[in-house]
Amino acid sequence: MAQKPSIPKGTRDFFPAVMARRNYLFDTIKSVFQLYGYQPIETPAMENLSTLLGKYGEEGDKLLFKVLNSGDFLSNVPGNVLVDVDPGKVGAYLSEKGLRYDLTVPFARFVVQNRNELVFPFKRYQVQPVWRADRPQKGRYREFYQCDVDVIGSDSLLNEVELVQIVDEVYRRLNLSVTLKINNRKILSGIAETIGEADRIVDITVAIDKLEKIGNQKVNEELAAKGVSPEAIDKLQPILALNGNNFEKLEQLEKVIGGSLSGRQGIEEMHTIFKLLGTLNLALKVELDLTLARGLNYYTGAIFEVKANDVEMGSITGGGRYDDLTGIFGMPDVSGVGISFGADRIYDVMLQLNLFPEETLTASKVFFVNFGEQETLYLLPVLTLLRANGVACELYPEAAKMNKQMTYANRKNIPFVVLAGESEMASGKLTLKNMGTGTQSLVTSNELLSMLKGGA
RNA sequence: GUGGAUGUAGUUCAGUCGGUUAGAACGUCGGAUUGUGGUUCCGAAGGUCGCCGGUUCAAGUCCGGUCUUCCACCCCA
Repeated sequence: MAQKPSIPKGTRDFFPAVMARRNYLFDTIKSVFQLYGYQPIETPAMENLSTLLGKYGEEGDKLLFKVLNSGDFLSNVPGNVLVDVDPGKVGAYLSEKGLRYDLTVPFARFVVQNRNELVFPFKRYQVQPVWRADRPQKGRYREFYQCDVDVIGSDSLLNEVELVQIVDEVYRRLNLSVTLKINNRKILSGIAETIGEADRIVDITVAIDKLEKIGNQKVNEELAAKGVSPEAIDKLQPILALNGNNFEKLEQLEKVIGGSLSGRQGIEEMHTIFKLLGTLNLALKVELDLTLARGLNYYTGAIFEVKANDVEMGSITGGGRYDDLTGIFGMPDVSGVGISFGADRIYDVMLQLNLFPEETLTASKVFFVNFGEQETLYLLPVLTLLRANGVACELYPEAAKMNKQMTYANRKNIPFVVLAGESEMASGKLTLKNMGTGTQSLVTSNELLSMLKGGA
């Protein structure tokens, strides 16, 4: 018996109508990337696990999809490991490849591996799927597309500013109202140093990231539970209560963490970025948000996150500066910065807000009814003529009943139908029917072409 | 990984207290209409009730397990 077909959890099939919108999204994003001089690359779906492991933090490692070794995958496993099976240990012998978790780490690998052929600063974009073994839910898939833009080999904050411009341009073109939140890892380090908990930076950032969600009180409780001293939590309070515009926040911050070197650096960087952004007339709101932490381990400077203003959805774009991601692969002192647009979430948001333009889902512009062999011979040159002039058209492959053929044209939203049987052949003409209005007219093939070519 | 919901025709859903032959709408297919779709009318096909097991004279209905989808947490695009 045939089994019911299905696809893996968290993955999806895309229908033509959905693809029309997805492609609109991808094309919009790519065209902005190109406008700023970024060039496309692609990397493999699979990377060696050694490339991926340890780059995303403990949580990220758990979410990696691993690919079972081909052939006799047990042959590498030492006997003693198999006797006393520990899933964590056996895995290392069974699998040496994994599906990519993001596009940034493979990009760093790509840069190191191909450094001699690249021109630096190297500006690339990359639109490909990534996979995470997360539990699916709203706005969360196990296979989804990221649209990354990165520039590597330049420390200049002009790059950060350019990325913000790109974010602004993309969302302006998509007609989506968003807020860009921006923070800096150096400021977060400065905070941790100032309150004397320098080595607890991860716990602290994770906790304050939740400030908006669970409130000041609960954050303090969580910090205490993680072992942060009461004095340190006390020192943290003025920072959590910052207010005013971005420059005012920086000023207040300076007073609190100015004693820390990295704190000062972070504040200075942000000051420069905000100053440059101030000259650019952006449509989106940019706000300094100290609660923005971002779990990815490799960020070292500015970090970004974009949220839609009118829809409840996780971040739809995120990124930041990474000073030493290539260092892990043996190429130190090359700094990069990039952001990633989450296409699937943007799609969900736009669909909910009805922001996709009336799609031109039309596969063909003209449909030719098939009446039989003689008629087909009569029509094929007409189809060729139309196609040579860029008019998409199709002939039904069988001489099926009219009803069936017309229904087909109707369901596919084809705007024009050509009927040509005995009488049309006798007169050397074609009957053209407008499916919207229902009107018909008798035309020559050249008349047909000029009518359709003009976009009628 | 933790917690909560969910699953009946292609789709969206009914299905009473456990009771004999599981229904509707939409869709599909055929006909009314042998060269005219989208409207209308008539008719038909379509179900291992997610899967496995248990309780019972009897299970779509109750119980356990498992998988799927959805939601929240964690984390993230």
